[in-house]
Amino acid sequence: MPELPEVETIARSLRRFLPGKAISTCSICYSKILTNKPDHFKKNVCRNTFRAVERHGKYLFLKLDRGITLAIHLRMTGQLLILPRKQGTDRHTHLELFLNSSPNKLVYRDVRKFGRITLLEQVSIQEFVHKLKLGPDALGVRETSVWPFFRSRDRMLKALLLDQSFIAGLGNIYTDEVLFLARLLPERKSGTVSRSEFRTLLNRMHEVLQKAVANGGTTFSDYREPGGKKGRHQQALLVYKRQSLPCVRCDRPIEKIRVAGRGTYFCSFCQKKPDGQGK
DNA sequence: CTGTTTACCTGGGGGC
DNA sequence: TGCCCCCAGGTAAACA
Repeated sequence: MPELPEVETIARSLRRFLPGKAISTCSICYSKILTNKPDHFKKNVCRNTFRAVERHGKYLFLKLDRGITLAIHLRMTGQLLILPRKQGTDRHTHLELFLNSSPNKLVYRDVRKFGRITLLEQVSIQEFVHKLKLGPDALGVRETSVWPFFRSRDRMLKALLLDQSFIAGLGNIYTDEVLFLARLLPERKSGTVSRSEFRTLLNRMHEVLQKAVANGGTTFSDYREPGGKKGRHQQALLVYKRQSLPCVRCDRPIEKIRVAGRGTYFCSFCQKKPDGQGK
């Protein structure tokens, strides 16, 4: 489940490798990952050249010449891999982009097939972000710009942090980590959160995301950076997937419940309700 | 407006 | 060993 830190790790890796490389041919094995018709995709991508790599939230943007941009969302199990061009494909490989005068190819692989690649023609990233109603990127967001949105509704914090139109980039793992670090219960309603608590929430969010990027992201099963390496942040997680293990702060067991339709890990002692009574 | 459920997919794990 | 069933979660869409 690539979230912001995993997508950022991929973006940094591709940024060092792709710019200046031209695509010679393209092989589409499973066309449902493309939101455009395969022929149209090929026509615009083949004999085009990568120029830049950008990211907003969990979206990755590969910019090419002729006003073409590939907007990629990896969803749960999507991978972008740099592989030797002659390496064979397995049943989860859906797209191969062969590069001119390079011993490598760029491959899209996705066990669950939930990921999507969209061809943008003369569409800026800002326009795309606006059309999808994505909020500001979680790494760069400032408290003053999202406080009005936060204040204007009353939803559970877990649901709000997962809502990409509020802030873009958090998924299930980092949402639980952020709420633990900010000592806020996942089920707490946003309307009961003070401005200073909110400021703390965003500060902890920035800290944990930066730390996770420094660790190359979190690998539980499928996530790999383009070179095939796993992330290392799974060993730094404080609550996610730590059900019944001792809380790092109070030693009481981490609990798991269902919030906003997601498995949610938290410490009912360290993460307090607004009245301070605990759970 | 809010929350919940379902669909999209596959592999992994538990139960038997 | 194998089969059945459920679970994992990002997002969109349908629903209460």
